Amino acid sequence: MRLNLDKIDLRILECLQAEGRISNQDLAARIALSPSACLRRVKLLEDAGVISGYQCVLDPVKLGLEVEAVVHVSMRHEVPNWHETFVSALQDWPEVVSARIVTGGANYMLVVRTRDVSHYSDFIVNRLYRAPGVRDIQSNIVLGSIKQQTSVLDVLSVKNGS
Amino acid sequence: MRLNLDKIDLRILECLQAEGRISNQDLAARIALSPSACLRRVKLLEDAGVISGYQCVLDPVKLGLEVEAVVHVSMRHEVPNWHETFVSALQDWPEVVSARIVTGGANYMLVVRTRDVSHYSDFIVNRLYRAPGVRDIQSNIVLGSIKQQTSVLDVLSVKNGS
DNA sequence: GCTGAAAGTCGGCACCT
DNA sequence: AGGTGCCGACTTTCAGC
Repeated sequence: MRLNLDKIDLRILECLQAEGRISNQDLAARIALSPSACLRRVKLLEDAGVISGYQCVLDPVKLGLEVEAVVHVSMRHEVPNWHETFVSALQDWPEVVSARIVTGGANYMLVVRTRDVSHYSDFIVNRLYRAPGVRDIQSNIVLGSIKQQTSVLDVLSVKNGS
Repeated sequence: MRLNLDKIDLRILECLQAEGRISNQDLAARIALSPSACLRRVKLLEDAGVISGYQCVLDPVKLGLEVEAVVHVSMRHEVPNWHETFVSALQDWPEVVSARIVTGGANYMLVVRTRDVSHYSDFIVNRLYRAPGVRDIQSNIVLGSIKQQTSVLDVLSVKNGS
């Protein structure tokens, strides 16, 4: 179910990416449309699932979560149900912000958030390494952020005639 | 500037993470507070930078961005200004969703989003590998997503007496 | 598919507890 | 700190174009 998005839709999405709580009236004014027409388009985008939700963006450091790390995990494939077991373990660990299955040497790539280094160490040593089926871990602490694209829309305009 | 967040603040943040466009009235009702007291707390959280903004969540696949990849990049450190040059190159590539400086073998970890595999290949071969100072690339395509934590708050409740 | 008007609802503020 | 009440602004629906 991929919809045909015109330029007005893309401008709506751009605005809502930058200002998720903008009023429908302001949004309509910014894209030069009447409030009701604008609202109808937004609802269509929501119903189509293009917009899957809205959320506030939180500052992890201000919340006391100062350590971010990227962890690649390799599994011992002789352990039965290694995948299912690990997936369900991940759900119980709030430190794991995101988990992906990846190609290459490792099976999984995790992004982990902790309060400090000792919290991170505790997570790696006492929980991740002790999880059933885990063979090896490659742990990379994030020293700094260079780029964090707020919108995923920019790439659409490259070599794209829509 | 780290503020003391009480349980009411955390419940406000939880609600706004899940429903970024909830009305202040509904939010106040959900956390059992009057609308004005609730709004005052939200404004304080915004002013303190705990809430850094609001945005809609888009579905990359519905937008035609089907390929996600994790790329580790190592640099040739003998090239002058290798860091500054690479950082500014990254800003011009919309395919790069996020870029981090990491410890370990590689210098950078990138998350890349492209329309399809040929678009990804074009990015890696024609742009990333040709960037000045790039020595080696470890490219891992994402096969699936196991976990994507919408809220960063869960980890606060672990071993945390606030 | 967009516009415009009408009715219900909300956000923001002053003021009080 | 939290609650109440008010007014201007907003959202949302339903006509008509």
